[in-house]
Amino acid sequence: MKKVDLNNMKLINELTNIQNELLPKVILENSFDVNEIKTIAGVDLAYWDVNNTTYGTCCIVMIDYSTKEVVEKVYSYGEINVPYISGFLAFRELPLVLEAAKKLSNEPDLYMFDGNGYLHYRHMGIATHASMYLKKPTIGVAKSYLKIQGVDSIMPKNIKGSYTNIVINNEIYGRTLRTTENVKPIFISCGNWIDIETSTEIVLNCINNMSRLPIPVRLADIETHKIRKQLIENDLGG
DNA sequence: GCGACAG
DNA sequence: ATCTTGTCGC
Repeated sequence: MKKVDLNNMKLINELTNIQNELLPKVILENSFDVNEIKTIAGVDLAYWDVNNTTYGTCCIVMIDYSTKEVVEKVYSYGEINVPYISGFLAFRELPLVLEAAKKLSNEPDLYMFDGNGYLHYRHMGIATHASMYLKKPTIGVAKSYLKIQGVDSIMPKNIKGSYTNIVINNEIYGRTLRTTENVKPIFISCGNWIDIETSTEIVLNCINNMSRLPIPVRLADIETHKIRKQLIENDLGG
């Protein structure tokens, strides 16, 4: 018989309830004019361990949507006490994300996350969950597929921009999107206050020849590694 | 014991 | 996520 951790079960139930209660606040329609988007911020985290304690740093890189130039970079760091559990990533990463976001001198028009949004067991991936606090439109960008209810992802054609919808229960949860030819696709989904067509368009407009990931997320990813190295060298976060 | 599993 | 160099393929 399988062991059951009652404390953990209780926690999971509480977190699941929180996610279910937030769902009614999700709106998959644009709350803005696409032509008015000036800046987009990419969000990512990196982790490391010191004496059995896990530390993390969250970096947010904001770019100018038209020129793709970096406008501002901020970061936060600290102890991580919530374990990674598939389906509950937001509870682990949001504290540092919100702390970093507060440091931005100007709010971006939209946030892109390294992880899912609506493409989630309860439509509450980190991109969607974060929007509740950031109060801005968000998009989820995942590098690997989170299988839901046994539904597999269908490989899109090997042409930049082609995609297949991830349909579950007659509803589009997200898209498997080919952003670069001959490179495996990414999995995008609405975060909040945006539709899937617009999400796809914006992600594709942020692809350059350097990565299959949209520029904001890629730059945030690179930044987390840089900041982590700095923090470790300076004996901070330990 | 085995397979699943966003980051 | 993280540990890590070279190497197979186009």
